[in-house]
Amino acid sequence: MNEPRKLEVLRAIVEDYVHYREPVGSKALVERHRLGVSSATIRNDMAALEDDGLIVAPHTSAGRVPTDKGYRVFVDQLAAVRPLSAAEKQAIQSLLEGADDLDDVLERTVRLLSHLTNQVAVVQYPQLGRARVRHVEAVSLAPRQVLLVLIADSGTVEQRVVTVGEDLDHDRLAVLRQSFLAATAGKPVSQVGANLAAIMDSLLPADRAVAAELAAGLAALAVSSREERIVTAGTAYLARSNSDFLLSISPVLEALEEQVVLLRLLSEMASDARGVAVAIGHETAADSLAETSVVATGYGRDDAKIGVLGPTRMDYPATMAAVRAVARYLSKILAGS
Amino acid sequence: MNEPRKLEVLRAIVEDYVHYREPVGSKALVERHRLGVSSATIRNDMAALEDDGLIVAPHTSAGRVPTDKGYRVFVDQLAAVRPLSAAEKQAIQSLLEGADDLDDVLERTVRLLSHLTNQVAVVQYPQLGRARVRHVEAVSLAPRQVLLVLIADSGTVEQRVVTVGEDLDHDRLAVLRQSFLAATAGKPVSQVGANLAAIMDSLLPADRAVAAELAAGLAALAVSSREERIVTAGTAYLARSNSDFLLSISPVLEALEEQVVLLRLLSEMASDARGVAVAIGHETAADSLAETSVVATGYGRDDAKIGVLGPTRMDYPATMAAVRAVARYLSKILAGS
DNA sequence: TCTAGCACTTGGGTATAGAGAGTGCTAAAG
DNA sequence: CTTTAGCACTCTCTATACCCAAGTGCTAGA
Repeated sequence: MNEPRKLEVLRAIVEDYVHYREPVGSKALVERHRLGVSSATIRNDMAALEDDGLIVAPHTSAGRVPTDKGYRVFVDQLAAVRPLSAAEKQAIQSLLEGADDLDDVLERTVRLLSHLTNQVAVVQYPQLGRARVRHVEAVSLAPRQVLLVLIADSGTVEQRVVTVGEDLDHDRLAVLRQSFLAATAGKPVSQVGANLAAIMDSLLPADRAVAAELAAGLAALAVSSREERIVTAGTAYLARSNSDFLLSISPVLEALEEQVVLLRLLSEMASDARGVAVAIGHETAADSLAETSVVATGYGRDDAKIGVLGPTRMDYPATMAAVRAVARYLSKILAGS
Repeated sequence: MNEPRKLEVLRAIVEDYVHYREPVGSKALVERHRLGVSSATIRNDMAALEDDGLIVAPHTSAGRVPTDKGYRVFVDQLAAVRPLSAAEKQAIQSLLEGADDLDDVLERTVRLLSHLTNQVAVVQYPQLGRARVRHVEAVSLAPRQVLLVLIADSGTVEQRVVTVGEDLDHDRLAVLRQSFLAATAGKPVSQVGANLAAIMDSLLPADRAVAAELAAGLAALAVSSREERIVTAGTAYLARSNSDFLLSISPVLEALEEQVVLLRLLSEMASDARGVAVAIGHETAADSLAETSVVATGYGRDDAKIGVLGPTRMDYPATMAAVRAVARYLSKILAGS
């Protein structure tokens, strides 16, 4: 058995299936690719590929379709990441310029990636973990309510309202705020809790109870909410690919909304040598995503993830290229601001 | 022609069509409802209703289906808003308690409404317009970059990074911040721009140029971004109702993502005497929403909108009840915090 | 090891017929 | 004038049969 040709056949099957969206047979294969052998030979190779579990036939007399494992081999051994066209690079650059806010940057980025790939794009908020505290604000909203704001040098702004156990006038709050700021400013966000705990003893005894409540709120801000959040765009593409494919999109939409499953998956994905990570079909380890693949990579200092989600039958080389390129531009923008 | 009975027939058609999801004929109608007349009589009434444009027959030998106009008459004249069950009220109350953040409240609310109605729920961020400024913060991020934060008493926090034309050290910024705060605190958010413009003359001449830049940024915050934003939940329900109905959900998903169309629609909808507004099918004046209806109402002081989006064939009485009830609880929660 | 040929399987498309549902119309009854 | 019963007609939907095209696996020979 000719091993290199066998893999070449697999590549041809994957490419044709992605392109024509229907099972591909031995005859069509020799017509569309210069394989230099007859269809009968291809049939032998295909039988071998099927034995290996890389392709399957939906029914006896249809062509073959790649399995998850088949896509995996394709992605690992056969796919060359296709460089982006100049027009695409231009589009990336022009769309990402002129964004101010972090929210705005991520919003534009995810839309861009979605349009570039014609698929659902997702981006995870940069994690606060490695960022440093730029500012801490505590604003009195009502006698017992305080709005806490934590601003990191990564540009993220976290806020939360906490209710405290005793009345707190403006002056007392200002004193506490100053102490908190001194204790945390310039230090890693991840250590906000520890740093605040360390200064408790230096406060007026009368203030310690309420200070502890506020400190707890700030510490919670440092680990919570937005870092565990995903922005999505292009869900409409799901419905479109669905029209010519039997993928029930309802569970996928649920997964996108719930975010929990997706966050776990993204955090588990590790980029390979080419700088992108791919989870194919069941590899996502989520029932709702059993028929979809995720192509993702990290960006920025914190290695937050950005990626694309689509049917397993997707154009992996192009998608991987787009994800990688967008992630690079995004990192550049964030570093520059 | 018996007018009251004609309307009764319309009601029966709408209810049966919503329930059984297929065109309803004269025979089925007399079997399922105690109309007291024969099917032939119903047929006459149905012919009249069709002349009025309230129902149509998909083909010669199928039952009738309500038109947008038919639903309109049903909603206006025939639908009694059904009170919620005790269990539902309980669910509302328990789910909305324990929320702290405004973001959190809206997030929970929209999920709740979606589950309650089995449809897509949308909620608009409370508008800053009528709110008052609680706090203004300006934080130096880099020599020429300033993070502006505007906190309203409605609980919303707006932030933006602006780049200014000259270096600005901490002390200069602190002075400006203090001036801005004094000029705007406690006054309506809508007048931030005017109030800041008024104090420009009182600043040091050297500071005026950069102050104007910051003031412009703050003024922009007061009118922009989040107030024009919608949070959605339950998009997966769209795909489900789609499975047994021919509604292309792709444009709808697009509209939900774009938000622009939806925001315009929501702002144009005015609640009727029963406290809810309904836009049916083409009444939405958006091609992408031609096959969907929106049931919405205002909440809170600012009359921001909350509502539900689903196929025109929806259970209007139940949906209207759920929207109204959730909006009331939401208003209560926001007023209390 | 590759190729050619062939029998076999099977899904999809088309034509046909029949059942079922529903309508509109007419004529008679209230 | 309204309601009812009856009936012919239309149309969709389903089932059936059938054939065709695509594709396979296998065997024998180059």
